Amino acid sequence: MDIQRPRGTRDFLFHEMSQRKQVENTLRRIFETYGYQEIKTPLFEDLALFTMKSGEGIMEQIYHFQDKGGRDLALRPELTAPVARLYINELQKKSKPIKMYYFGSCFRYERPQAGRWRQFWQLGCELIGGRSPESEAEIIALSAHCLEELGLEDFEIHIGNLGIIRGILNEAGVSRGEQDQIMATIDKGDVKELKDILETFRVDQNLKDVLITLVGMKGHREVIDKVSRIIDGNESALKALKELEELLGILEAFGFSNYIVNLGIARGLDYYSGTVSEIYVHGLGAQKQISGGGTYNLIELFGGETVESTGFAFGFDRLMEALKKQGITMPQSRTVDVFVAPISQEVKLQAFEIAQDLRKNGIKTDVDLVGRKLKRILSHADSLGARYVLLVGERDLKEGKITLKDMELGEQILVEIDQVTAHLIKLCPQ
RNA sequence: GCCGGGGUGGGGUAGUUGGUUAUCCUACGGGACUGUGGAUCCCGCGACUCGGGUUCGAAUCUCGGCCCCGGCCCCA
Repeated sequence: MDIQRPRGTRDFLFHEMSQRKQVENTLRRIFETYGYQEIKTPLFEDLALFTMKSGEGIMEQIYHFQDKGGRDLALRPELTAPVARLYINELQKKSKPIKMYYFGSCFRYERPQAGRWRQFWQLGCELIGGRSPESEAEIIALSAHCLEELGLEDFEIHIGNLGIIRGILNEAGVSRGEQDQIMATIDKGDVKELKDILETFRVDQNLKDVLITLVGMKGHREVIDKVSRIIDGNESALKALKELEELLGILEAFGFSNYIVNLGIARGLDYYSGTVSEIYVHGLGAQKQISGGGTYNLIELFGGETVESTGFAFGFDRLMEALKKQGITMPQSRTVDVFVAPISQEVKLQAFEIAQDLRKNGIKTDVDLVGRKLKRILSHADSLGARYVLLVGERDLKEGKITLKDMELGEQILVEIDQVTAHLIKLCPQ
């Protein structure tokens, strides 16, 4: 029987896991620096949680099943909806704003390719009950802070506001359904397809030109002025633009000004309302987006009281890919600092006692458990990368001593048996 | 769901105009060496992705499945 890993899943071995854990810990630390608290939601949820907001079409990509009680359940394909659900179930009456973060795996039934797996991890946060654009600015600053801390370079943070284009479309009387299709097309970034669909919906030439110009708007602060001339007279669009401008100002106060204003960012889903942001790292193939975020009204959609909420999430696997691509590695700690080697089976109990004493003092220690010859033990200790080996042998024990060997320098000294732990505590970084 | 490229011991490979016991390196287990690693030598372990077809004979040709890599679609 040859059982294979399910398609689109991965096993993580020691080195990779260590790297992932360190990146995870770094991000957690920063999230907590901003006052976010961790939550954990179930791996599976009621299927309806994911279908009610985005329609049945989403079913194609969801791992769903019926349990033995006939309930329709789904492995979560993302974490924003579960967090919104958690908020409604547990936290509606808590003092606002509420800052939550999560780290967990999600599942989508899709064709695996570079940067896309069927089980993947998201690390993100949600800020509920804050205010635009202050909350959004803080979240974007937080995400930039994370990437800077990790040492990632050449990332681009794109920021847009869906209210601008929505405002234009509303005033032109384009129906909600058509708007959603237009937004979905903008999201794809295909200008030709956008033209085609605008043609199909018979929007007038002037409006068409305005839209095409707007989605192509990309740049720094100067974009604001250009856009304001284009949408002059449209109150709701101008209001959204004003909000975007304010956001940029706040973001700069938070210490991040290397953003790219990009009105071509959209969302296929209609519960995203105002600010949206995405982070790209080039050189990752088709999946260059490592993060996505924005302001949404999911909570209302689920029947909660109206409350502003915004969030973002890193595609953790893609972030790891980006770091790897740039040659950024986290410091690798030793598997063990000390290896205790009984020279003969007669002294193995003493070896175990010594090992345990070191461990109780916080020193990463391994000890031979398989009764190998000294030569093999040293070889094994070497392959583990142990810095020190304690050779426990009858000859030394008779004098109350143990040999301490430095595997890197190749030197060794005799240490009084009751001094060994104290000696190694000094040598090994805790 | 679609298109292209792949799949030989744990890792990396040779072999693919069909033909003896599938090559080499490395890793791993043991020994040479009963108190000294990263050196050498010896021994051992271990593979043709799966199934059907063609054939006297298939790792090799052919069809299909599975899986991997890249792209399309999609991307909450």
